[in-house]
Amino acid sequence: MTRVLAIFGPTASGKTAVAEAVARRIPAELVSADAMQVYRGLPILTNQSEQPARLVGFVGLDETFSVAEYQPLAHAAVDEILAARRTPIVVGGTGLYLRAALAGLELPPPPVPGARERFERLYDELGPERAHEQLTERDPEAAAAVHPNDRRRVVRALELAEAGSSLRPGEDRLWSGGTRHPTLVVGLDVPPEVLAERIERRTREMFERGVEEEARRALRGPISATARTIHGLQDIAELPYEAALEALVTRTRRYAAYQRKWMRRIPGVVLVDADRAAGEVAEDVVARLGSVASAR
RNA sequence: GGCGAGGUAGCUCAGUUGGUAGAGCACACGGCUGAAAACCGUGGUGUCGCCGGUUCGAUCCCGGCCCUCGCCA
Repeated sequence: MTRVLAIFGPTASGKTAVAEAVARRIPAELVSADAMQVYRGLPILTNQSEQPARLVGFVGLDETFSVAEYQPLAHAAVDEILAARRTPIVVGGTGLYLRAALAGLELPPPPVPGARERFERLYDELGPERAHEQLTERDPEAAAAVHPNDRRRVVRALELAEAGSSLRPGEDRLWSGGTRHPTLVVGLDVPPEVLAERIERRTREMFERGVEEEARRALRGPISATARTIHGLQDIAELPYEAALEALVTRTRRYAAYQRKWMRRIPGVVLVDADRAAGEVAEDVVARLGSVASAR
């Protein structure tokens, strides 16, 4: 029997609304799979809902965060909700986090203190080509999978090689389709043009609701390397109103296109037409949950 | 109306002392296993404002016209 429901979709596809509508129809609880909603302090910019969801807004903006920290928290949340005889609804737009929550990635060990800085310096001194050659000597398989210009991955691979591990996982759980529990993965499908309209409208609303003030307040404090990448934060700091709005719309549209592609690649995803009211989509999803359940 | 600057990719602009053009951003496609709203790779998508002249050849030189911006009237 299906025990977990996952809802994925591009920004503005209505993930949250659908998940909340489903939760009104069956005993359920939401677990966020969103790399930016984990942060506290930017609820408008990161589209946080008023309704409760786990793993939202619990990390300070000055803290770094990653899938490796997210994964055990997500597993614990899902298992707790199951133990309470409810359906965990894993909702979010970060594909990597979704797979981490559902499947559990086999993640190599964290960098030992100081190693990252040391290899970053090495990379910068040697240059991409020679740094990559070093990696080829130490871990040919990892080197083959990483482009010399990809500083981040070359450095990470060097770290792991030194620690006796490898960037290449023993088992591919990102695309292989396994899940920890029987799961229905729904992908909310909305035509690109409709999405573009919704994104524009939603972004305008953000500004009306005061994102600028929110972002400025946040920027007064320290921002970690991971939180710094939240879309719009820099734009709002550097650009006047209209330009910032336009930049954020463009960024979000591009991101949504990327998510749409991700969605179609998720193992076992069932695409659902989401170009209609959230309640209708929720009915559809609940029906599919039931039919999947009875089919097993 | 006069003077000046300019019209080149979707946008901002570079360039060719005459051999039909290239950067950033945008866009498209692909990769990704402890930064994933991140990071990386590949791709130029074009009446070089319009009409004529010179030339083997004009986006470039010459003439005219149109448009935009600035200053002066």
